[in-house]
Amino acid sequence: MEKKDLLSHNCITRLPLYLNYLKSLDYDDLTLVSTQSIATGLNINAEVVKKDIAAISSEKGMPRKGRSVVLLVKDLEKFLGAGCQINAVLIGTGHLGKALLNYDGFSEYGLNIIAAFDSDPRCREIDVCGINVYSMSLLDNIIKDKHAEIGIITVPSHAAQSVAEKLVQAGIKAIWNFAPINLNLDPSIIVANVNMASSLAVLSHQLYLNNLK
Amino acid sequence: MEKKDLLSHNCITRLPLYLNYLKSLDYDDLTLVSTQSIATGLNINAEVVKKDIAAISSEKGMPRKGRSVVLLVKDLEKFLGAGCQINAVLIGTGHLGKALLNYDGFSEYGLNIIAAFDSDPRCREIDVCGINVYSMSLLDNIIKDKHAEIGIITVPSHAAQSVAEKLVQAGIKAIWNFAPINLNLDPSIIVANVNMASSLAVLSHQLYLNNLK
DNA sequence: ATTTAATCGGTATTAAGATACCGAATAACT
DNA sequence: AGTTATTCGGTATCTTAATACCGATTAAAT
Repeated sequence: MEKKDLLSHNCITRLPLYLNYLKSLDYDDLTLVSTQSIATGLNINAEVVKKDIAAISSEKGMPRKGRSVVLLVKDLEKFLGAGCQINAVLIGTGHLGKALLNYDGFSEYGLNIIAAFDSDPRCREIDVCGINVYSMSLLDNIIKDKHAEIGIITVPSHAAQSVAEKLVQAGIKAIWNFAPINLNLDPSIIVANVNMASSLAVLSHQLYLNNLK
Repeated sequence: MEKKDLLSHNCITRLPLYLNYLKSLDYDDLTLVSTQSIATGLNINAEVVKKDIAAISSEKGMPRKGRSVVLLVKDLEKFLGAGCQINAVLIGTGHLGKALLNYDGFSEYGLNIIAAFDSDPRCREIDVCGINVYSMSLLDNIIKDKHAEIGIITVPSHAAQSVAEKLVQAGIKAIWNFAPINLNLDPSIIVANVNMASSLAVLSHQLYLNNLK
């Protein structure tokens, strides 16, 4: 039975914002929150928030009161995978790769980077934040041994496709791709792209337009 | 005269992919490329590529031949702001901030990080990649002196709003926000958000759904 | 107890982007 | 020279997400 993406891509994108906002509140077991207040607090359209929260909330909101913050946080965390820990490996220990290894915020979402890899032997000396950097030849073994499910690609774009294929062969189920290319893989593999250049492009294009007028 | 975003957000997001792909080709002044071949090369829907390229291309494509790669690269670079250099400042020299300072790929898009700032005095010892890290008290002066137009926010989310406001007061026109919150600023300020957590959320949610069936 | 105000959940409308289609143009082939 | 194949550019359709609307519900106020 095909359990389709119940939630739209954009909706899932907003969920971390809600979670982050709720956690920033000073709340206890009894604190309630309305979708309206979330919307104003986050500066997002109220209707959107209402829809999103309704989609992921296990409890029904109480008119004139709202929802329990504690329960809502739990629901959000469940959808964002904070419940179960997922093991990940990272390929490419350049600046971006190192930044991600150092970043401690991912554990909040259940992401556990258990090993890093780099083709350059010089990079293997490092032990970033307690995470070992291994040779690419060990990729397959370590992924299978540690049951890693996510591969994080932070290699240059020309190497990304071949790295992705190696990851898939080793049994990786999902890829978080930071290289500015579209990976060509079996549709069953889940791919999420983060393209800094794309984001920057939007910015400078807008700036360019504004400077025109 | 309001020169509206002629190009859709999604379209602008794809432009860097095209540029990156074209540059990866081994081409000279005479090399031609068709939108079809770009589409297959990048694994993107051909119709989408056709529309995007038609929107930004200054020349008309020749049936059965395609377009000059050189000219297409020029057009793309123009839209992505590679032509004019824009000065930027970065606030928050944590791991992510450092990664961005070290990243050399931005100059390709005309982005020039001319200074970094951090509220923590310990961070100011560093001189990352030739970029000085200053005290926040110097923010206003340096932005005005160097005519910085873009502010890059890589501080924790609780500090992001106040930093953004300081940037706006100093005359910053656009903000590249890496903190996982929606900034509440004057609509005239251009804001582009990069939210790693959101991207990760999509991934782990999909993975979660797949593990169900 | 009644009224009031605010919230929820569902439905309807609108806007936008992705996709498909079709005629025109032209280089390559016979 | 005529035919064929391929690509372009414009139009039309379809799908999806954002937005607006409306009735139902219920806590708080009178």
